[in-house]
Amino acid sequence: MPPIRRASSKKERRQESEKLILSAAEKVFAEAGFGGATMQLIADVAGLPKANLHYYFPTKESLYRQVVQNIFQIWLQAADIFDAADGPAEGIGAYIDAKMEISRRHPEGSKVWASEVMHGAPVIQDYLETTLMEWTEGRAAIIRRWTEEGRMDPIDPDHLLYMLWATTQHYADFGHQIETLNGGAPLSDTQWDAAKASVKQIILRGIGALD
Amino acid sequence: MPPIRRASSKKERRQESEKLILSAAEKVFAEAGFGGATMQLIADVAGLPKANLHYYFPTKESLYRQVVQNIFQIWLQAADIFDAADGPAEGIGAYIDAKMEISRRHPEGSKVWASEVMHGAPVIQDYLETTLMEWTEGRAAIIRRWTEEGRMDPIDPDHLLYMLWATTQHYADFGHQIETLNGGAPLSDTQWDAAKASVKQIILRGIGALD
DNA sequence: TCTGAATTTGACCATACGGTCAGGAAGTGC
DNA sequence: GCACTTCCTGACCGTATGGTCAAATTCAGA
Repeated sequence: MPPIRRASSKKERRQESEKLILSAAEKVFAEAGFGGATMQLIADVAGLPKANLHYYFPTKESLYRQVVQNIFQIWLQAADIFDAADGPAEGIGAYIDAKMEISRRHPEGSKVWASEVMHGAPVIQDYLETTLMEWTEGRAAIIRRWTEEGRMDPIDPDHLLYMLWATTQHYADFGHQIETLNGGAPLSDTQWDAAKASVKQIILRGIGALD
Repeated sequence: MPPIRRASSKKERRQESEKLILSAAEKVFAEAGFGGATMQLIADVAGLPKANLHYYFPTKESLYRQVVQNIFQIWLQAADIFDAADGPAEGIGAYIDAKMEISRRHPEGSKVWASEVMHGAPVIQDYLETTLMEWTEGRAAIIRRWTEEGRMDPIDPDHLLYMLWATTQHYADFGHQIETLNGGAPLSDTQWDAAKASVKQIILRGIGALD
């Protein structure tokens, strides 16, 4: 009988290794893009020999695919807030807060996603066509209902969603530009709050959900 | 004495060759990123031998730098409309129209710029710190003046500018995603007009410039 | 303790990349 | 026609990359 508490089981160590590699890969893919990233650099960041990466992830592409899928999952979770809301001010406001927080905490992931889509989504095209499309249609229906109920102005739901994505992800994808324009310093807590407030104010007022 | 009209002078042909290479490079860099792009592929797209590229542009980086600089110039030109305007509704509205049109006509350029900034702006960091910073401060001053004159709500000018950039460039950078969500078809003329109208409506109403 | 599976890793390989170069072609000015 | 510069390009080079592999190590289960 094995001890009830071991330092770490074999399965746990496998998960830890995969997590370590995925974390390093996310960082390197975000900084260099898929083409610019090298397995050697990912291995160095993870502190493992390169051959070990290929034991857990047979190819560079399979590793990359896993990174992108993880990001997509985090993204989808932010939708729960949207759905549970009572009206546009609450739902869209909370969605903006959630997505801004993701941009702040997972900027690398957002960059990898952006890079993938910009290059024509060679790896996750199927996700765009299935999961993302269904998600978008579901949210568009909610927005349309809010409009019909007179709780916000008539706005094309698709373009509103694009605007929400664009604005919130901009703080991750173009974080370096924002940081440079901020005098070289990352946004402070106060500045992040101001960013969230500005985005929410403009959009919520812009769709007539604050009256 | 040379003929007054030749088919093409040597200097003209040099400019044409450079333009041809830059155009091909913009496309390939946008599709594959800096790391993923190869001089061979750029040469194939341009229909020239690879060695010829190195005659006009000594290194891959010098070619890339020129591509990014060209995009930046197009960007800056859109600012003229902003400056000449009488008030926020006219100025910001025209700026949105101009930037949306750039996203539509030069999506590759926008993608290259986005990719460059996302990867930490290794090549055009000096532009961010000088030209872009001055541009931003100048435009922020205008916005601040409009606010003081009571022609729009008090909004942090920086975050408003980020929102303008994010929203308009999203239609270029994430054009593939939008196209996929649009059923696989590029936005029609009508849909582009709707996009412009939606963006302008939300932002201009959101900053209180439509009352 | 023994056995077999899972894991780790240094050494290695074929390929593809950015860049070079010499030599030829084409055009220009006199 | 001649000399000179600019332009063009096939062949080549050193390097770095993604990926392989066989030998070594670790570990779980009996």
